[in-house]
Amino acid sequence: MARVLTPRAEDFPRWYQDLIAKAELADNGPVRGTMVIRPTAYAIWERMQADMDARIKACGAENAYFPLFIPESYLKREAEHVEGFSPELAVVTHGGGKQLAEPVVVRPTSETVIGEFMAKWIDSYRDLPLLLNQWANVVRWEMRPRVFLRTSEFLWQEGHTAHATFEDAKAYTLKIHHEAYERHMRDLLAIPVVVGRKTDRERFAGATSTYTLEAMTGDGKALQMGTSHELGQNFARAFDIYYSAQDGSRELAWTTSWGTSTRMLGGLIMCHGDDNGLRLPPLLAPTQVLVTVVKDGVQTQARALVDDLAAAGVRVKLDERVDVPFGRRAVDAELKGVPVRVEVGPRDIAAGNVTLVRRIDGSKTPVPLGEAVGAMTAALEADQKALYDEALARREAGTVDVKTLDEAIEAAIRGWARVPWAAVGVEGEAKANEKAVSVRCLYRPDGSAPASQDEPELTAILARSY
RNA sequence: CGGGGUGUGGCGCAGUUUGGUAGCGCGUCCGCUUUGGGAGCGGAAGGUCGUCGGUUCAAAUCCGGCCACCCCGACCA
Repeated sequence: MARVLTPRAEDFPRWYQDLIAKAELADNGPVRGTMVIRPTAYAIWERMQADMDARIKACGAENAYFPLFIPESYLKREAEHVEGFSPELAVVTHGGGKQLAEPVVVRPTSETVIGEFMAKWIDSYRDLPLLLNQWANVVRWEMRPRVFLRTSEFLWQEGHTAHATFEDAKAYTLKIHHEAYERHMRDLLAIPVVVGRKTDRERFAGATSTYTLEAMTGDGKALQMGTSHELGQNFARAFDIYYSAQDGSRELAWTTSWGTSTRMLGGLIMCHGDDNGLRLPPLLAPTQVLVTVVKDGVQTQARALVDDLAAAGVRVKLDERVDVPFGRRAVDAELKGVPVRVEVGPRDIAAGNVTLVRRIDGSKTPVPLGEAVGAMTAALEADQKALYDEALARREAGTVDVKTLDEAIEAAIRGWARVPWAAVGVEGEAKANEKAVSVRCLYRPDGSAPASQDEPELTAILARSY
């Protein structure tokens, strides 16, 4: 078999780029750091969006849309926020052929504009909680772009909420984090994530607490798949988000924000991809089953199978391009990660069979025509779980328990290090950073996210990251 | 910002040392034969060699300026 991609073990970043090109997922845009998301990848993103959108709505948030352009002065109202984002802002200085009186920034995130409108819309405790979400593009000028993982412009959802109390804000942040994000990643993307708290050093600019979901990539690095933030009263204070409490007092609201982006596409590739291409979890895959007509003469049977699968609720497509060499079609389907392929050829039909080919392990199984639909749906269900189990096993195998900072830094060359946070600390974190290793997150003995990095008995995950 | 490197058809590259008017692989298009794991043969299209200037009878090649991109470091998440 011809080599289609650079093997992962030989050069992982090269493999990633090869895969994106060969599977027709994306192209680089004309401006450095920008990307074109091609139909194959966009279809996956649309399915991610649909699932995430439903989960967010189930948590009570409503969709809205805020402007792309933000007055520069808004950013400056929250000191830490502007300091964090200044280096990566795209600023528009001219419009309509004239220099603008006040430059506008292209949103890097929307806490500020949304804060302005929250202040306008919130009068009373009866207006709380205010739960908003928007699907949008954002721009953060990047020095080291990588398609999907880190681009100057990307697509995401950003949720912004306001609450009457700290407890409410915190509870909602964690609700989104677990019920929307973690379940989306686990149940749809089949990616196991470690949930925890970011250290103060890694915290979002302007937040009081940042929570993260970290996935392990195929080369043992860490990838932040999503984050949620408690913003305390920082933005409420900066934007005058006050409400009248039940007792008549005037109180500052507590706000949160949370986001997941097209970076998840990169995570998906790096987590599930193999040397033959992408492997899509069946629940996520835009096409779950591809029926391949091997040779002329069996189209009728193939089309009947397609109809049966569609009737059974399977997202199915038919490939009857018998003028294209079989191997090319098989390789294309593999590159794009179609979970199940069915080969329908004269030999199969003569034997009363079709051949079921599973992307997850490449296995080929003859299946009697009459049992085909059941066999496919069973394979789809099994492979969704198998993909998750495989990713979890790989992550555990790639994670080492250590006791000291030096051991952790050493272990992070190959994978993740699980180490007592007490053995690292703020100084150790700085030292690790010098070696390109970062503290990915902190969690308690019971796995929950701590309220502060100063809690005792916390575990830290140290790794290199994308 | 510091150090190093590279700019040649869509993509990947050779050619530059020693100037002589551009080539290979992949891809694309046409034809025939193929088609159960990226097919074979034949034919074709496609490049002001990053850019500006200089030297020369003649510049992808030599000289100078500029630009872009890549890698390492710094910075950032």
